[in-house]
Amino acid sequence: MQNNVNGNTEKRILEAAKHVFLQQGMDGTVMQHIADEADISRTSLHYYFRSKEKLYESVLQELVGRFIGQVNGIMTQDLPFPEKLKIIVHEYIELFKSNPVLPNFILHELNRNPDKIMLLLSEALHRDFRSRFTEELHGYNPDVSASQFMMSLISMCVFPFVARPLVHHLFFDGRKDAFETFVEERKTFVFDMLINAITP
Amino acid sequence: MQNNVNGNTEKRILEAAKHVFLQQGMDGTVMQHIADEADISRTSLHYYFRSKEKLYESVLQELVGRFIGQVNGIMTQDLPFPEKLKIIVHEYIELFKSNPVLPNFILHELNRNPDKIMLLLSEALHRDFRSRFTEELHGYNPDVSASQFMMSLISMCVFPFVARPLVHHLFFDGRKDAFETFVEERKTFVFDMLINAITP
DNA sequence: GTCTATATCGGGATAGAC
DNA sequence: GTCTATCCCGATATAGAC
Repeated sequence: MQNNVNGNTEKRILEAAKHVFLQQGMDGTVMQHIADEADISRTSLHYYFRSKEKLYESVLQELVGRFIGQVNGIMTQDLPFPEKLKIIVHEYIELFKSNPVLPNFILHELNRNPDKIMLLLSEALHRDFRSRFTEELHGYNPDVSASQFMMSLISMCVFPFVARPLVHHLFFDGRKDAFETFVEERKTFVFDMLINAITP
Repeated sequence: MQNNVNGNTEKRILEAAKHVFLQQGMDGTVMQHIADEADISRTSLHYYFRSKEKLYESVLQELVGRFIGQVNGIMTQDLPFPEKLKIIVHEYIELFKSNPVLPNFILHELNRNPDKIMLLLSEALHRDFRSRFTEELHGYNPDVSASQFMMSLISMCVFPFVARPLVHHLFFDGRKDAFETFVEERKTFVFDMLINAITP
């Protein structure tokens, strides 16, 4: 690629890095791979981002930040509890549908370096979200454990994506489109389960 | 360590390797670390297992094999469906309680190399398990999607373990014992949700 | 800003002594 | 069987030319 007149090389690098890091993780990624993908020489990476670690940090910040942002957007809508629940499930699954490897990346990072991620999460997440959710849940049915309930919600939405190959092979023998319809049906299935769980 | 008279060095290496690989994954692991943990020189590893890859293979085989074995044992008991469900959930969670990092490891490997893992899974899993489970489920309630139901069962049991730091921080601010009781309560919570889902 | 050349380091693997 | 010494390679990182 010729000399960079417009200043978008940095952006291109970040895009490439995001892509590779998402797929390979920090340990599995080699800088050359990112360089190739950004159509740039390997050393030039170090011109823009002094080290691999620094580059990784940038990507991490952006990804987690964006993720948190979207989750917050979903969680803080003002509606009757069941409607809200429906939207949360729906939007959650949509989010993962359009960012297939993101949950895996965050999960991996969460275990590699829990404190760092949880710091990002805590800073970004609305302080009072949990108590508000708990309050609304208990307004609807006070006998349900909020943490168990939330955990179930998250689990059922996220896990099929982080274990996608399992779903593919176990249920559909690798048929491509089957996963799409499975995920689509999942929205109502999960919602129904949750409603059942809190309806006395 | 002195010369090995009894032949348990290999075993010790496997133990150490299992431990390190489980924590760090294939990419994150360095051979020196395993050598240290086995109290042996780094080069001796190569005497027993020609390469890192080979050593990893051995560990992987054993771990996944053992895992499959236990899951199979749980799944193939002969009981009325609801009782069976209760036992499956209970045993599943117990399995993860005593092997905290195992699910993470398998999940990671599943995404790193889906075909290899799924091959191991397919070989080991009873061919007719799914159809049998589906049959029994539909005997109890024919209107429930078997794949959605199974996915929910697995998700709710496994996910809290693979996202353990999230659970810790989000719900308990890192209190150590809280996770234990959470997991204990989870057995009945998940079971109740599943029963609710299939009771017309 | 981007390249080529090079330094440095770390980890996997092998040879050979004991 | 286990060690020490060494080889080799690949990846990060830097210096300096253009």
